[in-house]
Amino acid sequence: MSKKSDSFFPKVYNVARKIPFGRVTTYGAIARYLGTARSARMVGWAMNQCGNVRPAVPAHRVVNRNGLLTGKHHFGSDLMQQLLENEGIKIEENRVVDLKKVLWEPGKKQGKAKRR
DNA sequence: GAGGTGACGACCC
DNA sequence: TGGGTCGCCACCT
Repeated sequence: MSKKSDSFFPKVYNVARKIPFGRVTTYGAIARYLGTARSARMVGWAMNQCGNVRPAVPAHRVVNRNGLLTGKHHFGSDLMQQLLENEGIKIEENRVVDLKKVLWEPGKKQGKAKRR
């Protein structure tokens, strides 16, 4: 696979799948981690295709910069909110409560890593 | 084949 | 300090 087929789509899925339980991330965080902060839109698109990708991506753990469950409408009903609450994340007004507390950024990881 | 849309974000004025 | 505009790349029509 030395091809250049390294589209950032699979990268987004890879990062999204690394989101730990009870934590959430933002489109911008993933996009920035990939080096394409301006392509945050594509991250959302990747989530849209997440249902078409396996293993399934916990897109319900991905919210926008405001902590708003923008993708909730795409999940269908309040499924996204229910899933987040199921993980211990409080949701109010379709927003993640204490987003900064549950916010998880790729690259930081939980323990420690080589990081760069 | 081409154009428009899209689950956002950053930059500019 | 806030509001407005552009950019990004892939998928759909």
